[in-house]
Amino acid sequence: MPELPEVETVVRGLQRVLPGRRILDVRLGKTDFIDDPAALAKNLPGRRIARVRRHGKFIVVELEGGGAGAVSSSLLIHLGMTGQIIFCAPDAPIAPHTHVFFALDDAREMRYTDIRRFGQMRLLVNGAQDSALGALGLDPLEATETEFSARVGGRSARVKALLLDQHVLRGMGNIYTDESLWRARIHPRRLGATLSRVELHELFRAIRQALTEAIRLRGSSVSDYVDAEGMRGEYQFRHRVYQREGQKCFRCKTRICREVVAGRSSYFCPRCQPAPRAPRKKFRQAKRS
DNA sequence: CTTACGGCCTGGGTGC
DNA sequence: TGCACCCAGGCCGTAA
Repeated sequence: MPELPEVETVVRGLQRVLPGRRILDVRLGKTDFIDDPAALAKNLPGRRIARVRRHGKFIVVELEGGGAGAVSSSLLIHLGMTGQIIFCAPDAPIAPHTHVFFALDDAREMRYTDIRRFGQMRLLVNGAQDSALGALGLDPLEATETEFSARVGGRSARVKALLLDQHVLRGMGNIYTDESLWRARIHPRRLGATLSRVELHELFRAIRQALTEAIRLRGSSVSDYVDAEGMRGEYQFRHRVYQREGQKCFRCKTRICREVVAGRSSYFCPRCQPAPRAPRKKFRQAKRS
């Protein structure tokens, strides 16, 4: 499941091949995950790709303008859980769940496959950029510690929910949230506002370290994630808690626990990451005395 | 406004 | 062999 490090890895791969290429043709399969399929087919053919960048978990393919040279529109791609971008010859066999084909002027085809179709594709024209991407929060690798502490420490929601909230920080998903909280020794059910200055500092550092290390290892391939070159990542071998329920904590040997927090499976060490004092009243009372 | 939660989308994996 | 069920990430509606 592509989160910031995986998307960053894919984008770096795309940056090596896409800038300067012209899109000759677009063919569509299933389009229920595309905002306006007709707009893609109508506007993309003939356009040249200026550059590729990442915005949170979005891949932004910026297209050259109609002639003025200014970037006027962008193709936004979100990989969801199972989205993949692959390059191949136009006559190469079509992998199952391939839904978009971009014919390029280097005699290759860029294809988008997505088993679950939880991904998203959208063409942003002119000023639309800001409204669509502007609502997202800070990039965890660009934010300062002060900004981060204000965003997370000033909220009363669970820290797990805050880190997953793309309007707070853009790019974190379940894996890197859990890995960061373990590194910082913070329980996922802790509330943002109860975190001490030191804890916020540790969490900020932990997030940066986890993401940076994961990018260096080209992301985590937990299911079928591969980058734009078809390579698997290697950060899954460095996971300390994610999907390690019942296995020993790398720090203290305590068994890793799994609990649903903020609607997501959350993995943590019950000893390194002590639970907050007063758990939710509801659950307290629900427990038979 | 903020937060919590359930439901929805889809299909591969699991377990009976 | 089949099949019900769970789960994943993001988003949206609803309720407190």
